[in-house]
Amino acid sequence: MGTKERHERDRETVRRAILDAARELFVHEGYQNASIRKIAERVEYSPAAIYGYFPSKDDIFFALAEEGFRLLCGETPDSRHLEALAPLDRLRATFWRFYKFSLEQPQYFALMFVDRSVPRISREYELFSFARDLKERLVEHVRLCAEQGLLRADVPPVVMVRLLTMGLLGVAVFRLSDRLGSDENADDLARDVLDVTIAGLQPGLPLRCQTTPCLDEACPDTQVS
Amino acid sequence: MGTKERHERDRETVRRAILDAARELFVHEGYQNASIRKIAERVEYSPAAIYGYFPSKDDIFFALAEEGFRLLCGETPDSRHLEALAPLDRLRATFWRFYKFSLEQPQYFALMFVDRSVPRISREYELFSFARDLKERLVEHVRLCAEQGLLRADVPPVVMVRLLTMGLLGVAVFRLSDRLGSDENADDLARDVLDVTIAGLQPGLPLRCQTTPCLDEACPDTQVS
DNA sequence: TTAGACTAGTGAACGCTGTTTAGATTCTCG
DNA sequence: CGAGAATCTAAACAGCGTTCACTAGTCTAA
Repeated sequence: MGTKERHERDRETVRRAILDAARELFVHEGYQNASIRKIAERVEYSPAAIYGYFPSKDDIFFALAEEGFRLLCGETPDSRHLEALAPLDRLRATFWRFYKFSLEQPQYFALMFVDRSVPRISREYELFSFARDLKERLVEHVRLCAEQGLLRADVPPVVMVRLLTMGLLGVAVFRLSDRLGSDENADDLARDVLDVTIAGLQPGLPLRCQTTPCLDEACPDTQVS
Repeated sequence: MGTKERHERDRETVRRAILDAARELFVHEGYQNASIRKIAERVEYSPAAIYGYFPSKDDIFFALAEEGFRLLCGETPDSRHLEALAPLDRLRATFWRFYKFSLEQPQYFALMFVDRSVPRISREYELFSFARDLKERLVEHVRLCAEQGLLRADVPPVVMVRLLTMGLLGVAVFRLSDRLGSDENADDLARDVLDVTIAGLQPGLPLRCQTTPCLDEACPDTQVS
């Protein structure tokens, strides 16, 4: 009586094939140009059949986004060495991996962190437990660094994580959207962002070199958190 | 014999109306959902008529993007006060304006700095003289700060400008794509990015606190430029 | 003044999109 | 075997950017 099991296995196989076809199209032609019809053609089904496996095109790419987080967070050969590093170097390496991911899996990266063309992503972003896990692991590590006096104590760990993320996200976005000058190198820029941000997070420095009083809107006061 | 002039005036009026309608739709519904048909309906023309004024939908938004740069670079009540500020505060205020622009004109901002849905934007990005001007003005100002000993001398001014841009761009993108947690505040984050990056650009600090040797890929060497 | 050229604008179409629906086919189980 | 569920398809719907043949109007020159 393995018919039910076989059935589920078959379904999973087709589902897998759809996701694979979608990913390939997505990687090579971008989200917008990867149409349901093209995906259906690749798996040799009718377009309507896809809707028996995924309720909408969005959901196909939500499934792919989850895979993306698995790719980003998952174990790699490097992740062993990571734990052997000194705290700050480990922090640096982790964020470097985040940036590298934007190079190696640009389409996944765009979907996970940039794209606004999937309207529901904001509504369902918190559903990605992977995203939360990733963030919380980073925050914990930063907290550790701060407690050991390697990072400033007057900025909450979660903010420090965000600061590093934002800088690298900016570089990745600028590179992905092809707006870098021909004389500029994204990798170098990303390294400098890491260096300068970590340097700015060293303990002991005054957070702002304010030499003149603050203008109303143009120049808001520093958040002392 | 003012017929030709009247003609051109009429054409300009219609062109203006198309751009206004496009901008409104663009702001309220986003680039993707602002269709030629909707724009045409607003200006009470047929969709085909639009193509008598703009060769494609892209070109409509290129025209809007140029307006965007004009908005960002143009004179404002504040820009007078700006020149009276101390160099570093002025730098801070200028970048703060960049970030504020992403709040006040999110659609313009997305088109100018983020969107990949207009394929030709990368090819024609250098055509925006406004973008180049803006960048060069900033670089010049940073160079001045560095010469006065207010910023580090071992990082090229153009890189420092990019570092500040990247951080704020990251915050703006993350906010625009609605991926901030409900407990996070984009404005505070942007301020912290400015503070920490400028702090990291202070002269005298070692650029990297390297405590263990560098891993091959996971942790590249600092660019000493 | 009238014929011809030029122009702006239109309606209809082309080929594409995501999605829905009705029907046929196939498979499972009592 | 026959009922019913599952599964897939063809066709259609409503939308998209864009093109094309055509009309109506204006301006120019004989």
